Amino acid sequence: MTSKTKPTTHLDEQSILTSFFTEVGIIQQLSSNAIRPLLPAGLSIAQYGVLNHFARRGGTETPAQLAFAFQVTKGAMTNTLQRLETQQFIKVETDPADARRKLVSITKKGLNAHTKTAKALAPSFVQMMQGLDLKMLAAALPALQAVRLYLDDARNSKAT
Amino acid sequence: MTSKTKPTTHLDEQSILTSFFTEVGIIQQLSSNAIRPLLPAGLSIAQYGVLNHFARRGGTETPAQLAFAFQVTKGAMTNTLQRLETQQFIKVETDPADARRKLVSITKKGLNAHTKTAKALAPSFVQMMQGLDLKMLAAALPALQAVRLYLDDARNSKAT
DNA sequence: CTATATTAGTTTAATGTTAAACAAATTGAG
DNA sequence: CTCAATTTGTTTAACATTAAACTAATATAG
Repeated sequence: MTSKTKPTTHLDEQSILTSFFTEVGIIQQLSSNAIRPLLPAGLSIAQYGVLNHFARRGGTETPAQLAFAFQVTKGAMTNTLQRLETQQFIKVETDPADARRKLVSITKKGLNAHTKTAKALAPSFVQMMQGLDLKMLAAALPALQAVRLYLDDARNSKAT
Repeated sequence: MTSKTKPTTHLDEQSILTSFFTEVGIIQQLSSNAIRPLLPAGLSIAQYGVLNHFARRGGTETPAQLAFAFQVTKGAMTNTLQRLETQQFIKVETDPADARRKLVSITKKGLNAHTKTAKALAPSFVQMMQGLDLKMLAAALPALQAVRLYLDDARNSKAT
C-alpha cells in the first residue's frame, strides 16, 4: 500500500477526497444515531429539521422551498409536512396568489415542541462543546462550505 | 441576531457546532444525490459501499463486523448483504468455527461490478479533484477525524 | 382565446433504515 | 453436565427517501 516513489507523509489527492467523504458519511451516521433516541416519540430528525428551520427563521415557505433547502425530493417533503401537520406543529394553507402553491408556517404548538426538543438535545450539545476543539472545527468550516458550494454548483449546472 | 457585546468576527461556540453539523448533513445529502444516478441499476450506495470495502481490503468479514464498520444496524446489513448475494456479488458462508457467524467475501462478479462502477464514478471524481482546493480539504481532515472519534467514543461509553 | 408547456404538489412502488422481537448457537456459572 | 446468559443473524413493522407518474393550476406561444 505504501508508495515506492514517495514517502507518503501526505495523502495522495485521491485519498484526500475519499477520506473526506468517508469521514463526512460516518459523522452523519453517528450523529444521526446519537440524536434520534433523544427526540420525543413521533418526531423524526427530518421533522425536527423543519421545526428548527421555522423556529430560527419564522415566516412562511412553500414545500418546494423547503425541499430545496433540505435537499430532498418534493415527495419526501410532502411526507414530512403531512406528519408535522397531523401533529399540528405546522399550518399549511393554499397560497391565495397562486393556488398551486402552499404556504407553510410553524404553530405555537410546533414552537413548543421545538423548544422542548432543543432542551432535550442541549446536554449532549454542551458536552460536545466541551469535549471538542472548537477552534479546530471552526478552522474546518471553510473547507466544508467550499465542498458544499462545489456540489451545489455542480448540481445546478447539471439541472440546466 | 448580531451580538451587542462582541463584534462577531468569530462565530460563537454554539454556532460553530451547529454550522459544522449542518454542513456535514448537506454535503452528505448532496454527494449521495450526485452519486446515486451514476450507479448501475440495482446497485445502491449502501451496496456499493460494501463492494468497495471488500475491493480495497479483500478477505472475509462477518455481517456484524460490516454493520459496525458502516455504523448501521444488523438488520440493515442483513438486507444489503441479501441483495448483494442475490446478484452474486458476494459469497456468504457459515463460519465452520462458529455456526452463529457467517463469513462474507466478494466474488469475481462483485469485483467486476465494483471496477465498472468505479470507472463510472471516476470522471466526477476527477472533476472534483480539479475543482476543489485539496490542500484545504486535507487540512480539514483532522477536525473531521476528531469529531468522528468523539462520536464514536460517546457511543461506545453509552453502549457499556 | 386556445393549446401547449411549465410549475407545484401528491401519490405509488421500491429500497434503506431503525427498533424490537425472535431463533439458533455458543459460553459460562454452578 | 445443565441451564441461564450472551452473541449472531433474521424478521417484522414503521417510517424516510427516491424516481417516476400523475393532477391541478398557471404561464406562454400563436
